[in-house]
Amino acid sequence: MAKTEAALSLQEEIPSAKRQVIVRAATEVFLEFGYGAASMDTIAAVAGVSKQTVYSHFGAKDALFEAIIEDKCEALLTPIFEPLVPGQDPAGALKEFAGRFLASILVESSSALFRVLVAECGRFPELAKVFYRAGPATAVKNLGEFLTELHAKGSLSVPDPTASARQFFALMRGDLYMRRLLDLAPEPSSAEIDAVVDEAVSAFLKIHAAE
Amino acid sequence: MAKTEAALSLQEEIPSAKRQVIVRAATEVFLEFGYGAASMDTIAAVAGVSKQTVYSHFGAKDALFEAIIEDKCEALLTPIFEPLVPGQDPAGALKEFAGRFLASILVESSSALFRVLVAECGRFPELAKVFYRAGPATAVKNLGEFLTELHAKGSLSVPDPTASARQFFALMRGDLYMRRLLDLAPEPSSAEIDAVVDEAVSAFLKIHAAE
DNA sequence: ATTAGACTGGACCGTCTAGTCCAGTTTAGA
DNA sequence: TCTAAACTGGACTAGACGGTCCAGTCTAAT
Repeated sequence: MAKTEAALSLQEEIPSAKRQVIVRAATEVFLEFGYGAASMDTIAAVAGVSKQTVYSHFGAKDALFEAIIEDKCEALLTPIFEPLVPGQDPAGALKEFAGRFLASILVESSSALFRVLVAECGRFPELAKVFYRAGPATAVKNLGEFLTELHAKGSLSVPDPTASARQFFALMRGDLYMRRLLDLAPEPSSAEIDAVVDEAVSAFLKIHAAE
Repeated sequence: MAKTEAALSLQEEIPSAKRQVIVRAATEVFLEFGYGAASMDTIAAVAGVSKQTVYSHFGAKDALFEAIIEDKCEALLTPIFEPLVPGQDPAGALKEFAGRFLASILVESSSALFRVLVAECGRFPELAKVFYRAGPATAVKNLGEFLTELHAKGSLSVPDPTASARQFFALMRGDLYMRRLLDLAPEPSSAEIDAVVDEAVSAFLKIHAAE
């Protein structure tokens, strides 16, 4: 009885097992083939579910796509934004942050997500906005706040924290990032990531050294 | 007679009027809709040409796509690489170079090209390589040579010119670039470009100031 | 045992697309 | 004027895809 009530009241809130299976399969297929080349038959087959079940959970292809992209944005971008440990020295904290950020965005599932978003931003402009707000915009905001503190403490000179946060991210999106975007480079090792991080942080510190 | 011989010997080299019309139309359609959503009927219609003519010039859809993408890569990336005027001071030359570069890549046709390449790099890995070599790699090489000179002259400290060239381009691909990629921002005005250029060059000079 | 809702699996429809075919027309050189 | 090549326009094939439909099965609560 309690179960029934819960199921009724929460309605769509409880993701049925099937629904989760479909979401996982759709994510995999959409990220691999892109929106156009992914077929609903393939998704149903990969999910091991009948096509009708897919259509009764999500009404149409675009709805399913939007659902899984929004999911994926959240899942991929959340781990970056755990608050920076405040006790560290500026260089250490920046490296910590940069390392987490780069590892997250250079991973295949993340690159694939971004490729699909770039490909479909004409057809799904809302998704691009969702991604931008959840990703780059939030990252800039968080780092900006941290830079504000550093500036106040006098450990760095950061008169425009937002602009400098953007600059910091730009420094990290270098050649490796570009090659990942075009699928010309495999997922980097943590040593490769560390090298990029070190260079970016060292450059950033030179730009913003306290007088 | 001379004409005939030329036409025979050069064969495909002389782009017939029709061929150019088809290339232009295909470029427009592919860049607007992407590979999958662009139909050969649409391309023929936009070119004002029969479908058969399209197929007798380019045998298949993928061949046409490859042809126009390679064309576009060359056309868009060439103007950036006119040699830097050597007489200028470092800051002036860098700004000149950066301005040309940013204006080129932020223009709609260039962003559209990049979006399509990112979208299709799975299906056409060769195209991604062509683009990378013609674009980022060449740009880095050219700027790297210039930085080598500056380092030799002692006007800047650039011990690793290639890495620093990559860093310079990364500094320019900031928030504006990201928003252009996702089609969240319109083509920037030259004032907006100048602002980005100034910030990037000023940061670069701080990083590489001669001791 | 009954019943309701989720699910299956496969047939089915309409539409769209790449690519072919062909009969007739235009173009331009000999 | 003759001829060969380029071009037209539209019909056509064959297959894929989004989406619907439906007869029947499974599960679990009453």
